[in-house]
Amino acid sequence: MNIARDNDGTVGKALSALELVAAFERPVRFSEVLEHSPYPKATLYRFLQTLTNQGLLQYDPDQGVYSMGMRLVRLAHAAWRQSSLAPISRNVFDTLYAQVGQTIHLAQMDAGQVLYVEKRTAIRPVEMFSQAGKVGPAYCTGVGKAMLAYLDDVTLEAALQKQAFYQHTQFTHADAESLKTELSQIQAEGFSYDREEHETGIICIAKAILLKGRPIGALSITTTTARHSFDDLNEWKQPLTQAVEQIAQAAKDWQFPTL
Amino acid sequence: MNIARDNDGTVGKALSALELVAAFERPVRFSEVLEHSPYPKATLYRFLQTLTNQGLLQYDPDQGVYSMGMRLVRLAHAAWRQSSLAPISRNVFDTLYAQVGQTIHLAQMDAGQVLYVEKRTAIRPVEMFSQAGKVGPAYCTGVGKAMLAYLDDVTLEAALQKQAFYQHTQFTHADAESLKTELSQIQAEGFSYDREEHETGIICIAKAILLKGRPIGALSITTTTARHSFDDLNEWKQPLTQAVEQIAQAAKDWQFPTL
DNA sequence: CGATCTTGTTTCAAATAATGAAACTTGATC
DNA sequence: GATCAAGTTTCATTATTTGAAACAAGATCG
Repeated sequence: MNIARDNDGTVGKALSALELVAAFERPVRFSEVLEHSPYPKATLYRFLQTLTNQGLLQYDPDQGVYSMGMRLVRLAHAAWRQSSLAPISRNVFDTLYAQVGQTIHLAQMDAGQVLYVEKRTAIRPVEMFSQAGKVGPAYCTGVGKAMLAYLDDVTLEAALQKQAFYQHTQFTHADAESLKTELSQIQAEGFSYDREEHETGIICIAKAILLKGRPIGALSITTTTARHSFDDLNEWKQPLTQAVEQIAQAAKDWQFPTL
Repeated sequence: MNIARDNDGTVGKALSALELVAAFERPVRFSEVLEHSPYPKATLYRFLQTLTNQGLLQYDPDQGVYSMGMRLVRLAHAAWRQSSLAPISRNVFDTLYAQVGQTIHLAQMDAGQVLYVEKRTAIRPVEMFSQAGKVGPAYCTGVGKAMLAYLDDVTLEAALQKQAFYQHTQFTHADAESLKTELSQIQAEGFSYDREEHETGIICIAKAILLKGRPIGALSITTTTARHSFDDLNEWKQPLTQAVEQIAQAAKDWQFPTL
C-alpha cells in the first residue's frame, strides 16, 4: 500500500521528517533529528521550519527543541469522527463493556499495523500497553490476527512483509508460515485469540468486523491469565459476535469507507 | 485564521487541501472539494493523491470519496503524549475530578482557538479523541479567556484578530473591547468565568496554567445553571488553584515546551 | 441507440519552488 | 580570546510543481 511513501515529492519528504520527530517520543534538538535523517542540513532545517509554521510541529525557543504540534490532534479528531469505526460503534461498545466487564478494544488496520481507535478499561485497571491512537503489531495481537485472517492474498502478503516478528514472548509467532497456519484456523472458526503472544499474562479473544467480506476493524475482549483461563475466553463468544454484527450493520448503514 | 499558513510552498498548500476535506466532517467526492478549493482541478487532484498515498487521507474506490486518514490518529497520539499537558496532568486531573465531581476540561491554545486535550465526565470516564482534539472558540469559553488574559500584547492582538465574536448567546462578548475589559479583570483576579456565553445554561470557572508567566493551558470546572449558581462556582476556587499549581509544577519539571 | 453532460484523470511546456554545499553567525567551552 | 559545536542563511543549479487543455469513462437523456 505505501511502499512508495517517499515518492510523493516535497510533501512526502516533509512528512517523513515529521515521523522522525515523532519517533523520538520526546522534544528533540535539530541536530538529533539531523543524525537520523537522510536529508542534508539545510533541507531538513527548512522542513522543520515549514512543519512548525504549519503547526504540525512546535518549537520551544528557550530550549531549542521541536515537538509534535497540536494541529495534529485537531486533525486527528476530524479523522476519528469521520473515518474511524469508533463513533458509530459507541453504543454497541458501551453495551459490550457492560456485559463482559473486561477491558475491550476497537482497532483498525493502518499500514500493516494495528491502530486502536477506542478502549474501555476494566474496573480493576491492569496497566497495559494501549490507548486510542496507539499502534501495535498485527502478528501478535488478537485484533491484528483477526483482521489479517480476512485479507485477500495480495493485501495479506503486503501486510506480512511489514511484520517484524519480534519475539515479544515465548508464544509469539516466529515467522509468516506459522502465522498463516493460524490465520486459516481463525478464518474457519471466526475467532482469534491472543495467547500471551504480545505480553506475558495477557490473553484475549477477538473477532473481525467485516464489510463486503473485507475486514474494516476488529473488536477484542482482554483479560489476564491470573483471572481467566483460555477456555473462559469462549464464554464471551456470544456477546462479542453480537457486538461485531451490530457494528458491521451500523457501518453498512453509514456507508463506511471500505478502504 | 492562518496568517502565514499558506506561505509554505507545496507542503502548506497540500495541508490546506487536507483541511478542506476535514471541514466537511464526512467523506467527500473530488468535485465537492474542488468547489471549495482555490486550486485548479489538476493541482487539487494531485494533492489528494499525494495525501492519500501518505495516509493522511483515505480513498474509497467503491463510492469515490475521500475521508481523513488514520495516519493522523497515529501522529496525533504522538503529539498528545509528547507535547500536550494531558499525560503529565493525569493524576492531578483525576484527583480534581474526585474532589469536585463535575465535568472538567484541560485545554491548550492552538491557532487562536481552544483545543481540548482532556475531559472527564461522570458518564464516560475515559474519552480520547471523541473529546480530545475538539476545538472551541477562545473568546466565549472559560478556558479560552483564562489563557487570553495572560498573553503578551502582540500575541493577544494576533489571537483577537482570529476571533469571530459570533453571538452564541445573549451573554457572548460582542467585540474585542468588551472582551479586553474582562481579560484585565481575569488577570487581576486569577479566575475566569463562562457565564452562559457559549451555551445557555452552561457555566464554568477556569484558571490558566502558567509557565514562566506564559499560559500553557487552562483547567475548568463546568456545571449548569440548573444545578449551581454563579456564586457556587467560587467554592471550587481552592481545588482548582491547587490542581493548576500542581500541573504547572509538573510542566516545569518535565521541561514542557513554552510555545 | 447515439448524443450530451458530468466527473475524474492524464499530458506537457512553462513557471516556480526545492536543493545542498558552503559560508556565516551565535554561543558555549577551555 | 581561540576553538569548537550548533544553528541559520545564501545562491546558483536542478528538480518539482503547475494548470490549461485534451482525454477517458460513466451516467443521463431524447
